[in-house]
Amino acid sequence: MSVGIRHDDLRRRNRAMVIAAVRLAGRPSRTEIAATTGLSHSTISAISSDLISEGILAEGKPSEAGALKRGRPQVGLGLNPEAAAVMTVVLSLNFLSVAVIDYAGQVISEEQRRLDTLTMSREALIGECVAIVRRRLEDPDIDVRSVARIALAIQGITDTDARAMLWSPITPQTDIAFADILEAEFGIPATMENDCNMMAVALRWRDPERYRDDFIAILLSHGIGMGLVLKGELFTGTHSSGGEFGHMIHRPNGALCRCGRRGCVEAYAGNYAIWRNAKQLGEDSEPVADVSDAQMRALAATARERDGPEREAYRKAGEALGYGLGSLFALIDPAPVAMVGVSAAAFDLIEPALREAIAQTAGGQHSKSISFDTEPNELPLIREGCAMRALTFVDQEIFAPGAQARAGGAGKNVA
Amino acid sequence: MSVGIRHDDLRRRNRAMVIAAVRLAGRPSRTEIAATTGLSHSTISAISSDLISEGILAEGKPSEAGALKRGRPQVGLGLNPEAAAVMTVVLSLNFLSVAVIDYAGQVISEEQRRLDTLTMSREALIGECVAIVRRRLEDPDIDVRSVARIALAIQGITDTDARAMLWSPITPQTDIAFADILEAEFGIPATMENDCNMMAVALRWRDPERYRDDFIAILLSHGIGMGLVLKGELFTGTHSSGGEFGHMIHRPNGALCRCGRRGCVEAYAGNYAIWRNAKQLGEDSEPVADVSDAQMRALAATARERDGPEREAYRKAGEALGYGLGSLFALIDPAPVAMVGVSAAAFDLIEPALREAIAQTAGGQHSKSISFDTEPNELPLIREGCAMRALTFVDQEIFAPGAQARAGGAGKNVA
DNA sequence: CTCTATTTTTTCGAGCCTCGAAAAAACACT
DNA sequence: AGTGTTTTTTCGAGGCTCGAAAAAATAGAG
Repeated sequence: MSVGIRHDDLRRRNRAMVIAAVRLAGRPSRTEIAATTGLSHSTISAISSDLISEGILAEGKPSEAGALKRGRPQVGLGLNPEAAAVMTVVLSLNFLSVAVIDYAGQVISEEQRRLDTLTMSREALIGECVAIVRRRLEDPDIDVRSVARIALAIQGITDTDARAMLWSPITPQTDIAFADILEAEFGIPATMENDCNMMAVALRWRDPERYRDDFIAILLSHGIGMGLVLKGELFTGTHSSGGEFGHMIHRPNGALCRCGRRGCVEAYAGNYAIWRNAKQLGEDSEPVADVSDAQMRALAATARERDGPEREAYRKAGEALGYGLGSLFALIDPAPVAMVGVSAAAFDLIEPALREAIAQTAGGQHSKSISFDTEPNELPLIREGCAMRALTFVDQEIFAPGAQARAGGAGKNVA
Repeated sequence: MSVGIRHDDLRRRNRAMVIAAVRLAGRPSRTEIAATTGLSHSTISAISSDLISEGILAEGKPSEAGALKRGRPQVGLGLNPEAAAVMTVVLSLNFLSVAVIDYAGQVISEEQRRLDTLTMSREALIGECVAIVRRRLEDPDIDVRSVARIALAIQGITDTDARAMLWSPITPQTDIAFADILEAEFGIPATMENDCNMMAVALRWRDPERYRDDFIAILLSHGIGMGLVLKGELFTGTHSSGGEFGHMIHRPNGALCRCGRRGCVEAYAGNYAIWRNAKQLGEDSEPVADVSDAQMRALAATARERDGPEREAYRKAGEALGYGLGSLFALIDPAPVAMVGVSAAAFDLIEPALREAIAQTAGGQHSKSISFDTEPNELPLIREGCAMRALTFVDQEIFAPGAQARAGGAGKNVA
């Protein structure tokens, strides 16, 4: 049973709405905010004067008023960069990357580090993460007290509550409650997010025109991941981060997948699968641990050059992705797709077979209208997504705090 | 951009919440309502006295107070049956069924009719629906003015706005805007719903313990349909009623499906597919138009009796459903499943292969814990779902009306 | 340079809504 | 009949949003 709205929730929600409007629009005037939120000018005036006096928003210089019109000029409201800061931690294969971001979204400090994630012990892995966070917090440019939130992202499966990594291809370790660990260590609230979900969040901020209410971000990397936004909300599983597109079944009893099962989409479209097929190692051969981006680019170059096993490998990848998307589209109806990751750079090799396969499916009824976009570089996207996720948390839970302890599932998963 | 909350929305939402609490609980006291909604006693008192004076709620007789306790006895609040009425229209293969239901959910008038939906013209089909609705409205027991909503359900695909049937297996006709037609004819707001979605809605009301926030209703009938509830909300596609589980791809280029494509789950698990396999007609043979329930029951009996093509047909159905569910579970995580329809009565023949298949998939990691329930009779379920859908519409949109014309997507799809 | 038209923002009182505390109501038990 | 207990209503206080009007800030006209 959902819960009633109490009188004190009103102001809280409208505060959150004003902050969200400012984050989305950049430097809107009060009048613009009133228009987008549907609230009256008086209300916006009251709320924004509160927010300004609390140091959350700041009025823009009158000089930047933009186009000069008749009448009293609008004064733009912006996020005060010093209101808070957040931290992003992205853990990917052999690579750890951290950034501190101010409240307005600008990076103010960062650090990156190569690791050997596949062979590290549990303690070493946790230790590296804690150490790199500590170093950034000790940066003299940073006011530790202003850091209000840490968002981690990792490839693999995380739990619904965004507390722990349950399983990840980048390490043999399982069930590490990174969020709890960092919270205990630094006393800063933290969440553990799935990398593809963060890609989706970032795409939504980068290009709200194209990626608005319904879209799909697919990571074409060593493994195949997906971030899905439906009806404006990030879609997550009921128990885990969900959306394991790569492990939908393409062919029952088919090629051996890294997950140990057979016939998953990933077993045809993951880097290791393309590699395996290109080298004609057979579908039962053990997936190799890692194929470098350079090797994949070389493979794609060969495939473009001549018709051979390389080209066939990409064709098979396209077929698997196409049937998988077809099945997905049967469930959710077609939506724009962003292909991200190193193999997205080879999408020209993948697309024909993909489109052919999708046209064979119920979801492909309007296959011509399904559009694909590519972005070879996933890391910046994941980082941006983490930043936005952490910042919107601050917007809503810290700067518009309310009756959290109440019953019901208040924490909607807004992308 | 989401929209702010205005002051007048407050009362409206809390009114809706109180009505919903009463519908859910049956005859709750004001104190119970205060507890479930989280609102104060004073607020509940004020709202319920409004609702009573408007004739929406009614106080129960003090006699039915139930267990006698010390202190002032609770007075139960119930829905006033005469506050309104709704109508359900269920259109299924060769069968049309209509019922009028009072505000408390009791059937007050009904009518059923055999038709030959597969051969009827568009005009005849629409005409029959309009005529049967008119007859029920002319029933002397019914006060026409009290009928506040009509909910239609049909097998097949409906549009997102619940206005039209886009495609249905029960008729060659397509794109009939039943909701608009009935609204124009009778001036009563109507919606066109997908049958499996209504099954899911009904299950939620029938057994809220089991079917709460996440579950799946699968119709095993001539075709395969699905109603899906995720995070407490009925899941619909972005453009259509969505959830075309039966047309996920089981085997690329596999058996011929009724939809004209190949390898869909339905092409292995629909009645016609089981029939085709049992009769060894070959996977490319044209799907028969209809197999009677009696024929299916006979088939199941034979399959139980001896190991032969009949048993193998059910095994193949189980395999297709299992891999399909496995792929679905990869996306949404495992959830309780209700198998509905005539082949649900043969679930004993289906289950072993289904479980074996699902165990091969990522979604089947905890396959032992995935539980299935069966309900051979889909019609009553669909009817109930329609009734609840129509009644909750009345609850929310008519008895707690508000600033509808505002921007943003107010109409959440609560199951 | 002053005045007017225009647009944005703030101010102010009115009207609701919810809440907590206290009172009233309605019964069981002694 | 009196006491204790639980439910329901009443009442004043405090907040919030809204509309209308006022104030502020500027461009353009004369």
